[in-house]
Amino acid sequence: VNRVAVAAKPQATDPLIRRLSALASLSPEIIERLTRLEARPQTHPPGFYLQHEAEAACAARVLLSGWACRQHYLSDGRRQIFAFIVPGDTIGIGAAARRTARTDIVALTPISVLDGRDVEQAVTLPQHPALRDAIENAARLDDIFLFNQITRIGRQTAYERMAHLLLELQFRLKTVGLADETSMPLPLTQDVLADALGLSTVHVNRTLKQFRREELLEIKSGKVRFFDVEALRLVSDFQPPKLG
Amino acid sequence: VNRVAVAAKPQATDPLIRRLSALASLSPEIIERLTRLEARPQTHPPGFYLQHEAEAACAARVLLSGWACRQHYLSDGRRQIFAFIVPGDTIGIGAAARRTARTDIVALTPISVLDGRDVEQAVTLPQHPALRDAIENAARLDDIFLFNQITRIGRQTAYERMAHLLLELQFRLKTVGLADETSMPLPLTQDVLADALGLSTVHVNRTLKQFRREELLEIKSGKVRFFDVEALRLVSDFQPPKLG
DNA sequence: CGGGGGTTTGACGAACGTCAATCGGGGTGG
DNA sequence: CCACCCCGATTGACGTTCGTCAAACCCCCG
Repeated sequence: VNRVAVAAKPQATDPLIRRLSALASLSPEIIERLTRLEARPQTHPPGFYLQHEAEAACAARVLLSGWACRQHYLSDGRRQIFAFIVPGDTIGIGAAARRTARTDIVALTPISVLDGRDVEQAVTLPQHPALRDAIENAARLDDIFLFNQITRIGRQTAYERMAHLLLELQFRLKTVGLADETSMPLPLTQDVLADALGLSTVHVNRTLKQFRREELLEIKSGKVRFFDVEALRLVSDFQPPKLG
Repeated sequence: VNRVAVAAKPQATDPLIRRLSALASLSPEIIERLTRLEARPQTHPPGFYLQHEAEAACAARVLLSGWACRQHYLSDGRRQIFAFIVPGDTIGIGAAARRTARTDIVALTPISVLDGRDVEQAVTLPQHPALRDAIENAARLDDIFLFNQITRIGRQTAYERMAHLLLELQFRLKTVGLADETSMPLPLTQDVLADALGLSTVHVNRTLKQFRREELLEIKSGKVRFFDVEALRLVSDFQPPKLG
């Protein structure tokens, strides 16, 4: 496990630093600067809208804890979730800033977010090329996840979709130190999974039951336990995203 | 019909200029510059790969005529099309440049493409802010279309999906003067439509048959004739994308 | 006048959705 | 500490949408 020994007091910005470090080799100065960002994160309850699709893009933010998502409601109430936002993810920073407007962004759990304007501004400074690269690579990764989402929903079965999504989330959470090879948190209701995967709640439940029966994975009390990642990889055709 | 009277000789870059003009108010100098870009467009046959997802992003390009798409093959041969690329669209220019790597880009018809490096370079020049805006807005639109695609595939029926996609394409083609309220070109086989909409070819055929029977639209010899756009809008929940 | 790729159709089956009831577990108030 | 409660998970029965297979058809082109 790639667990970095942090100072005595756990830093709230740890997920952000982990993620950006994984995307580009940050200089100690930037890391120091990011660490000190820990200025009064705001907390919001589940269901809180960080951004409405009808309104202008919201201010830049960093998600420090909890989960959120981008989503859209059809006029008859059907919902489609486009992407999940997990700790360490940036919202509206860098090239992604203007692109990602025009979707709802909603908290799925209690969340804490940091004002991202400091990060946003630091990105533009010429003395931090690595930070710019990291943010740029983050945008690329987001794109890959979006394309993955389309392929899942368009061309994979419910069983394959579920495996693929869970492996993708495991990959993302491993980056920020929240998951390992055998387990990860998943604070989502089956409703939410259904709206992300283009399925009904009932069918999500049945799909998970099958994974349980086959002893490939298990979801219990907000945690996924992976019993056979390799088998999941095979059935889902998942491959870890590559940059460059 | 918003048909601009062009000079005696039709300009090959007309679709590009129309599209960018619709995205930002270009100065006459830029338009003049873009018009003169008409340097030996390259032509490619259907099936030609402009970019392989396994390789680095290809050089910047502008599609002048014909259709292409971004797509991905699963390891067992299933194909998902992410987005269509139509005349006037830019490939790998501006903020979209680094984002859109990692997908196959394939010609669906005979196409002609322009080297886009001149445009790409002009975008960065400070004396052309409108051009930068236009390219930026183009990226935003592409994002909206990507989100539309996810919603279609994830939460709409085959019937709704088809109507929604066709209206979206009509919207895009109207921008470049290739479509009007009652018809547009659609040089796609039902196979391709199926891979874009996450359906089987047979079901695409049946869906189109239903539209024909209901006298909402008709596809014949590469052209869509719209008989009742308003009805299509209602069933598909399509709304023209808004920037800002 | 044949091909040949794309379209159309029918018969059948599988995957997934809907409806409705039941279960379970974690939080809350007494 | 315990009973209650409520939201989410689970299950069964049934219906619909959509996929698959295979054949026939059509149109364009050589």
